[in-house]
Formats: sequence, structure tokens, C-alpha cells
Amino acid sequence: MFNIQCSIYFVLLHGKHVLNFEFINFESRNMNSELKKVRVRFAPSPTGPLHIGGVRTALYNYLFARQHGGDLIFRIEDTDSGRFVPGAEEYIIESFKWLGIQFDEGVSFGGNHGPYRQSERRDIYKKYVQQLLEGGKAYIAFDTPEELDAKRAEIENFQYDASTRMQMRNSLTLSKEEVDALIAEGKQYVVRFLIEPGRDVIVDDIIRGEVRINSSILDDKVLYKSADQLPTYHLANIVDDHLMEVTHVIRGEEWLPSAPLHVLLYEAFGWADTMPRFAHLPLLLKPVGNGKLSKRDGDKLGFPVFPLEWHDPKSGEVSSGYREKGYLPEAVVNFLALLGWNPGNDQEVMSLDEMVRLFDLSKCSKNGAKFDYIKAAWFNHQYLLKLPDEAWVPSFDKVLREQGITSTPEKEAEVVRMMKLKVIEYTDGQGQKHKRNISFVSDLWPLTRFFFVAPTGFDTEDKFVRKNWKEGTADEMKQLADVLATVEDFSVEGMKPAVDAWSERTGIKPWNAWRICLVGEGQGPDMYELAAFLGKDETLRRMASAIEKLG
RNA sequence: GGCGCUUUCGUCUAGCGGCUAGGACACAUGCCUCUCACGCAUGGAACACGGGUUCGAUUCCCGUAGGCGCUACCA
Repeated sequence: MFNIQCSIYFVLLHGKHVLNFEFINFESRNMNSELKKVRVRFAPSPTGPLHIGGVRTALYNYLFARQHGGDLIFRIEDTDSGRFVPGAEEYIIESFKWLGIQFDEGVSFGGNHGPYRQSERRDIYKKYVQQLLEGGKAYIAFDTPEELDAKRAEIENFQYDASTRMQMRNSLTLSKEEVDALIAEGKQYVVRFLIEPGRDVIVDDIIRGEVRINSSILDDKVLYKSADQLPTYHLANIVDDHLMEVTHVIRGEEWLPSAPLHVLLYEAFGWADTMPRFAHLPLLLKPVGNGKLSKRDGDKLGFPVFPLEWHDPKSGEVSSGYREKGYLPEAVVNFLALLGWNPGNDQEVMSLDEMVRLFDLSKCSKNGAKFDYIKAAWFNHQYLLKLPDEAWVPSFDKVLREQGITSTPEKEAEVVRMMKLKVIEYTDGQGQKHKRNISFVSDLWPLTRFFFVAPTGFDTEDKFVRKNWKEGTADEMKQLADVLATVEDFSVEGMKPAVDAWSERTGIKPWNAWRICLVGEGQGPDMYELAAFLGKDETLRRMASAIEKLG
């Protein structure tokens, strides 16, 4: 037995970062383990769409795997046949594809540790259940759900454990003949883990340090159900992680309470010296109020909790997705990564590759993070601005089409160029009005309508109109129209000298009124740019219409 | 109820015994300006509470309170 404290310091020559990969404490493990290739897994249950919290867990696994040159495994934990939802598995795969999180092996990715779907590993689990049974580490229990309910009603805080198991119908209280007979006559049973009470179990967590609990508070967990010939999560998880040579288990905090059970299982199998290291991530909490983030919160406040839109096959209900809402995958990943981790400096906007370089499990925060969808939108804004204007076009064109407008990619890119730095007003879940940057391509529509549709009426009550359209304004606009009519080259460069000269000569500052003519209100881009975009005919037509209507 | 995790601006967080407690989002103000903005600048805003340990605690320990999770033949 060796006690080795192993810290490896990598100095990256092409960067000023000194990374301290502490991996840590190979206490009571053999020498080989420190040379083992890092292997992590993301193992969702196909019971519905992938929750955004799950995305973050997968992301952290991905970052950790990449950083250590390890493998990321995609395993499907479908041991609860009753909760299987068709399409969920495909949805999850599609989600990661969109997000740019790549797996090295697993369902749909290949690999030589398969099969990676737990429902296809029945025979494997049976063998290990048998091993536990033969070693006296587990036992067979025949108690029906009804009997258990009765017991719970009878005994306050009933728990199936050392204090009660001898009152139950199981292979510890029944003779071997009785047990065999019950099985022979087809009685359903479960296999329970026999927990020895009174032992301190230590879970060594990378994020939380040593977590110590006493085995007496653990119950004899069901490991296997004869009804569907499948193990429960706990057994399947340990067997698979062992067989798939998983080195680090990075998962949500909701698993922390059962981690001691898992440690005990590794011991029972005799795998303690190759047991993976654990890291339990803090949970994602709802933005307002208490509790963890749920689908309901998203619906209420208007942000998605799923990466992709999800059509529930049973209820027909549709849940919104980040992709369909107009989020860029890079923005989602960046935002999510920073919910519970940060590189320790002030850097916030970073690529997946940068995150791989900087990621550090031990720097993850321990407490739950409220989901701040306002900041998620800000991240999208950042990534949207990095995109060339042409890259906005496909989405923008789609938005325009929905409004019944057809245009050309060139024109659309031009509008994007002029308008992408504007802000938009929006109403939050509480009915409060706010302004924010253009965060989604679809934000452009309310700000760009006038590029494609002439103002139909004018709101004379509007502050901007009242202030900028006075007695002589119509006449001034007529003069401006006359000037513009003489301009041959109707580009910014072509018209600006003529207009400026006229303005200089007459002392008239025409821009705000001109804006009313072309836009109808006090917003929009530079007037020369707008006029150039609309062209001479449309510009003059709109001016004439405004002069007529506003007088 | 039991067990575990957790607690720095409204939110995400930096801090790892001595700091005017830093940054980002959001908010407010100013500058810029033909509008709305962008940008830039500035500002308000936090160590849950009570005990220890220490020359000195945001930082270490113990309580209390709050938050979160688990407590299934679900994961």
C-alpha cells in the first residue's frame, strides 16, 4: 500500500498560464492508478429532454476529459423501463452535436467498452449481482410494495436496514429451501445490499473535500429487480464505471447523499483500489424564489431550460429550446461553464478551447447558482457581435419571412451592419420594462421594420414627432426633397455634400424631421445611410407622404 | 423529522489571516451625438448571526439561522 501525494505542474510554454493539475491523493491505491488514462462519462437517463443542468454536467466532464487528454463516454442509463421516453436518446445526442460537445465513445459513438446502453447489459449485471449474493454482501428480499407500505405505516421513519431487515421476508430470515421455493414458483423479488451499520464511510470529493457519514443511516438499497431483470441505478452505475474504467465521476450534487453507498459497493466488489474519484457539482437554481431550476420557471420567465426545442411524444407539449430561441451554442456553453466555475481571473468570454485550458475542478464553487437568464442573453450578445454581418443573414431572413417580407442577403447584411448595436425594449416575467442590447437576431425585427415598410401613419402625440415637426418643417422637407432630387449618386458619399451644403447655406438642421419622414419615429441609423439604403425613389416618396400627412 | 452539502453586492463570482473587499451582469448618472443606441467614464450596492482561535478574522474552528439536496423496486 502506498500513500502518494501526486501533484503535477504543467507549464504551458505558449501562454502565461501556469496550470496546476492536482490530481491528487492516490491514497490507498496502487501505483498503476496514477498512470491511468483519464476517463469520464456523462450518463443521462432517457426520460425526457436534456435539462440545462445536465448540459453543464456534461460540459464539465468534457472540459476535464479534454484537458487531461482523456476520454468522454456517453452512456444511457435506462434501467427504469417504466420511464423510458421515445426520442429522448436521439434528442440528447442531437443536443450535444449542436453544442459542440463531442464524445469519444458510447451510444452512437462506438468504443470497445460497450454496450453503452444499460438495458443491453442485463447479463453483465446478473453476474455481478450473483457475485454479491455469493459473497454474502447482498440478499434476496420478497417484500411486496404493499408489505413495505404497511411497514412504513406501522413504524415511524421505517428504513430497510440492520435494525429492521430481520423482521422482513428475505433470504436472511427465510430458509434456503423457502427462498428457492418462492423463486421457483415465480415470486418477484429484489436483491438488497447488506449494509453493515456503525461504520464511518468517507467520500473523498474533489470539490468538497472529505465527506464523512455513518453507514447506520444508510438503508439496504435495492440493487436489482427480478420484475424487469434490471439493476437499479446504484448497481449498474458502479459496475459500468468499473468495467468502463472510469477514473473520475463528475455529477450533480443530488448524488452526494448516495456516494457513500457507492463507496461501499466498490468495496463489496473488491474494487476499492480502482474506485474513481468523485466530484459533486453544485445545482442550478431557479432565477427567482427558491428551489432548483425546473421547466416551469423557464416557461414563466421566458427562457428555455432545454438546449433544443422538445416535442413531448405523450402530451404533445412543446418546450422551447436555446437553439430555436436564437442562442448561439458557443454562448450557451460559455454562460453555463461560468455558472459554478471561473478561471480565477476576470475573463468571462472564452472559447471552448480556452475553457479546456483553464478549467479546474477544484475551483468549482460549492454552492448552488441561480440561473441568470439576463446574463445568458448578454453572452449571446457578445457572441453575436463577433459574427460577421453575413452570418446573421439566414436567421434574419427567416425572421423577415415570418413577417411576410422578402429581401436580398446583401440588403439584409446591410441592415444588420447598421442596426446590430442598438438596444431593444422588452418586458420581463413580472411585467417590468427593460432595455437590453440586441441579444438575438430576432430582436432586430421591431427595430428594422421601417427599412422594409414605409411608415403608414404618424403619431403626432409622440414626443419626438412633436418636438421635431413644427410650423415650417414641411416646407423645409420640401426643400430637402428638392435637393435630394438633384443628387445623381444616391449613396452616402453622393448625397452628403449636397445636403450639408444646403444645410450650411440655410441654417436648417433637417435630420430629425427627415427621420420622421423616413422612419416615423425617433430611432434608426444615420439618416444618410438610411436614405441610401432606401434609394432615391422610396426616400422621396416617404418624404412626400409625410409632408402631406403632417402638413 | 433524519442525514449531507452550502452561506461575499439584486445575480454570477474573486478572495485562500493583515485588501479603501476586486470583476462581470443588471441598475443610475455623465460624455459623445441628426434619433434610439453602441462605446467610454463615473456611481450606488455584499462578507447571515453568535461564540471562540489569533496581535489580527471575510478567510480557521464550533454553534444558530437561512438556502439546497437526499431520504423509492427513479435516475
